[in-house]
Amino acid sequence: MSHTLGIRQAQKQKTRQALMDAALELLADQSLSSLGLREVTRAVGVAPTAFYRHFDSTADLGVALVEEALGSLHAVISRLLTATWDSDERIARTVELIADRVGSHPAHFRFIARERHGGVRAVREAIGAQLDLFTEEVRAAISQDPAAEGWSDDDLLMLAGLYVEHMVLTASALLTTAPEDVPRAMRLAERQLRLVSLGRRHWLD
Amino acid sequence: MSHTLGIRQAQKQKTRQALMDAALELLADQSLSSLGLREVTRAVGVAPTAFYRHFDSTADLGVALVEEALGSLHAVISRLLTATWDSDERIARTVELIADRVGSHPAHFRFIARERHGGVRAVREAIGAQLDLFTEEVRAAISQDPAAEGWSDDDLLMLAGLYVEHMVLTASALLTTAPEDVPRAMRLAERQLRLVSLGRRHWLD
DNA sequence: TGTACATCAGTGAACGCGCGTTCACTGATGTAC
DNA sequence: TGTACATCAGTGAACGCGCGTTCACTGATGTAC
Repeated sequence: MSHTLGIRQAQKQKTRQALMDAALELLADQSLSSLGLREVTRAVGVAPTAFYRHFDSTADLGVALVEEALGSLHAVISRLLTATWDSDERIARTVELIADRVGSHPAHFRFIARERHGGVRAVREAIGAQLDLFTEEVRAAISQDPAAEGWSDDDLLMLAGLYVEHMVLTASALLTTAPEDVPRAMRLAERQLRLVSLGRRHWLD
Repeated sequence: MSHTLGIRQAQKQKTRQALMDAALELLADQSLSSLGLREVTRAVGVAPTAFYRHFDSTADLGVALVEEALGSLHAVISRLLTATWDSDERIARTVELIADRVGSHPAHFRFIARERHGGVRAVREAIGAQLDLFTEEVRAAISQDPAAEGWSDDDLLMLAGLYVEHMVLTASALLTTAPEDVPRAMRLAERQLRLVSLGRRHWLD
């Protein structure tokens, strides 16, 4: 069983999480570089000064949000990558997974899409580092595939980058898609992945 | 010869352009949603109130920047699309073109990458509309290609979307690439495009 | 179990500052005759 | 060409407001004995 925190630690965690949740909601219609510390504390219902017990700045809070948004995805994606499906099934499952996560955590994905090229360097770099990790994980996975025989490491990384970029792209497209158009957007993403798979199959021709 | 503006109009244009240039520079390390009107006028050396003679708000200025950044690209891209090169040459020229434009107008591309999913709705929508235009232009061009025989309109749009997304992606990747690594990044982009072209060639197999 | 002291998450007042917006203005440029 | 009036890009003072940060504080929780 897990270690139980003291009352004080538990309450602190709760406030910290409330600050992150409130910030994520406020970031629905603004960027991190314009998010105010007082806005966040007001939304939570604590004094402005309480903010400093948890974060140095809103940029610092942003870095924590990156971890929250992307940290848990590694396990999910690794499960996807090690399953033994044929190409079409893997594509369908991948797009489904993305649609599910975007549907259940839209604010997290909007945050990542918005801040990936946003105005706060520390956050941009944290997101870039996470995406690089995903790319490396995908590269390692596809290098195990028999279809990867004869591929250079560089080409594998190129393909992995294409896949990761396409995942990010699909997630952000789904965010701005009306619910009734989601199936259409998913099928579009699947066709794009199928085209890439075709290219992959003929790369060494 | 072109119509000559009066002295008053010419001076007004000059101030307007100075405001846009200053804003673009200030946006190097922040997002539009945190850009202040007074910051911009201070950088130009005019009174804060002068801003209102040109723009309703910084969001309004942002929309003008979108047009400045992307408007002139239509002609350039259309020239690229109508030239009759083989696949590899077209890919090389496309990547070269992107690298050239990013090199000569880095601030414009950074602005587009940053605000494409940024916190200001009007600007996001203006960028989205421009990218949709590019996608339609690419679709029209590739539908003329003999290789497009048998393709549905929907599949052509899918492929065009993939190309446009890849251009945006390449531009933003080049922005964060150290000068000495630019050739490597260009070659990476070329290989990705070549893989997509391979998939395209075998789409109807 | 009870007591005495230490810790520390959250408080609330205070600060100086830059913000966006209003308003009446000035003076160079434009226009009508 | 000269004159009298209209236009309007840019000015500068003023406003109320919310910001980030500091500081000494309070009182519940944690710890040592």
